[in-house]
Amino acid sequence: MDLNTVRTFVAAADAGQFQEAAADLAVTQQAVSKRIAALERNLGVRLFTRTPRGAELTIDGQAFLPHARELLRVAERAVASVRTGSRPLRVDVIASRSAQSGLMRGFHRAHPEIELDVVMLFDIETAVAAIRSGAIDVSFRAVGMPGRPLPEDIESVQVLDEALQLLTGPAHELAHARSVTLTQLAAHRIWMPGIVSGTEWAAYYDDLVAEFGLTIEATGPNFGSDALLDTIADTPALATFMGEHTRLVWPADHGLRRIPVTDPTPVYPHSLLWHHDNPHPALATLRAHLAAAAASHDAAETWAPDWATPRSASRP
Amino acid sequence: MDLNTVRTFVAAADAGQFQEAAADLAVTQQAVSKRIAALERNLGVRLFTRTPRGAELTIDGQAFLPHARELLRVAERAVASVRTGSRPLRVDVIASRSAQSGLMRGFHRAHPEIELDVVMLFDIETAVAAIRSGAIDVSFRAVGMPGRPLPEDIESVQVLDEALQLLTGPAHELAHARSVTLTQLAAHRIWMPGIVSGTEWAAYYDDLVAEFGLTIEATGPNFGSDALLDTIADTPALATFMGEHTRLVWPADHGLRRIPVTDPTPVYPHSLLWHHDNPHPALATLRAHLAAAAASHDAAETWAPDWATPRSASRP
DNA sequence: CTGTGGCCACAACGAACAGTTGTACTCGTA
DNA sequence: TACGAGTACAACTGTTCGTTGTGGCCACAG
Repeated sequence: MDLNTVRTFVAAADAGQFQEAAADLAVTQQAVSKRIAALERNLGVRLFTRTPRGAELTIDGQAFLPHARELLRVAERAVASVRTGSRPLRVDVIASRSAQSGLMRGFHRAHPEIELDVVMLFDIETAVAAIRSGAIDVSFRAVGMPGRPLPEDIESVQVLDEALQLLTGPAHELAHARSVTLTQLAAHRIWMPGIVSGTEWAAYYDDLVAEFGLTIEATGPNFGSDALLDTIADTPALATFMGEHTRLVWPADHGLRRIPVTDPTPVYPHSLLWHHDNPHPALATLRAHLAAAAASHDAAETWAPDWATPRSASRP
Repeated sequence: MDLNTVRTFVAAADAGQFQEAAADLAVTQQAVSKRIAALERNLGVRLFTRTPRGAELTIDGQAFLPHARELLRVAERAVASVRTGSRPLRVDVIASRSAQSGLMRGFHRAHPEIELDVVMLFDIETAVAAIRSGAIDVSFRAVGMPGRPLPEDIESVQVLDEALQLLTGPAHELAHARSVTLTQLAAHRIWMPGIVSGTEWAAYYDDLVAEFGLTIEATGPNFGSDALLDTIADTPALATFMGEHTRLVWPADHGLRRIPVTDPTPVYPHSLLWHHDNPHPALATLRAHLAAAAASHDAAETWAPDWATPRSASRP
């Protein structure tokens, strides 16, 4: 099916005749007739009843018409999503189920008229480059990684401290613990495949490991979130970290358990990054929304890397 | 833009390489390469970065991908809307802003997973023929019109009595009346262009006119609801009838006034019609929903044609 | 350093498609 | 009965699309 054909159908339906639709589309009446005939052949139903003074929609045509209009609307938005200048706000998040996605969902609920496109870049370096080149408008990242100061033209504001939880299967030794301390975790295997050194998230976990003597295994390729959860659920000796706001999509939860970590609670710091010259009108709205939504976390007994927090982190 | 091209883009994005996408689509790798290149040329952006072991999405490609998927979903639904067998429930209503549309909106809110297609047929005769031929599943109509008994295979149930109101412009003599009686209205001009004799709605107003000695002018062609409202708003001597649940779409309401009609209140009877053999699974759901939503109108001092009401109508 | 495998792009060719012009048909109307 | 308005069919043509064949690039192994 061709969108030009759909456009022709809508034009003919609006005009009530092929001739006028042809004039609107700057083609001949015969071309419209052939396009409609081809569409009818493809769909297997008659869309118009031809009359001596025009063409009017059949019942099938009436039913098809709103879908055709919707198709053109969606196509319009699709093209707009890659149009330079006045395109939707383009947001980089770490993962589709991360807390950042939750923030964006909240923003979308508050401002449904603002068009958004969400992408997932590799790390903060890629994100900063994309922001500076204009490829994206904003990014949620942990900033302050040692040796990687933000360029002058990038602004940032911390928007969310997300507590990490331990995720275990039902047979794990800690499966029924109400909470666990970071020190206790030193005795357990933590598995986080897919960590790539040099990224800001790797730096976060490097600091966490160094500070509390944890064992984090990053072995094995990352087969995706599903495979990870599958293994965690089936392996009693393995556990992993997961943000408190991360949404698990898992059939009947598979017996997975989330266990709060305390004394201190490790928190992953999410900051919003943007170019100080970015003129996108939705950017100001997003910043205002996040500023209003933030400021609700108690900083008692939490841990984050030194480089990640403007305020001094509490230590055990 | 061609949907085949979009499908190719999605396949390539999912596969991560053109070769595998080509195999999935049963074309050659070169064809995929050309399609993607054409799409990129049309959009004016690069969608993939070609690497020696595949192709991965650019940021623009990542932003475009969900729109492409949505496009395919909508196209799928569009095709399904005219597919014989297991297509969306097809509903005939009198007008897009009528109370019937309100009922269907309520049904859609209660059952958002049920696909609906709304069409507007000419009169009950057309609707019954469409129901019997299977072209539509259900229709909202006033049944019982003299000389037009429902065929044996059509079932119906009354679902809504909609009170009629008088619609006037701000300069109309009755513009500030809190209500008006049917008897009073005999002295005023009621204008309802587009009434076609032989239809069930014409029969309704014929009976109303005959019973209360009203003057309803049906002169002039029907230029649509907007033109009607425009004229009503600007002409002090004209008024028209409008269902209490009819939604007016009018910039700042233009000073239009709705005045309740009493002693008695004329009500337009909406019945649901369907073929007793119709196997569509959504039909039973709709009937149950309407049965639950109905049964909330007080029959005190209302009027409807004899033929339209099973129970005897109250008379002045 | 070189051979090899995997993958993408370019070129040339043939088939299919889409659009144009010209013409015939139908129906309502003067 | 002729005419006007509108659509469908036929023949022709230019373009597009997909195929085969080929070359280039990069990673990896020997």
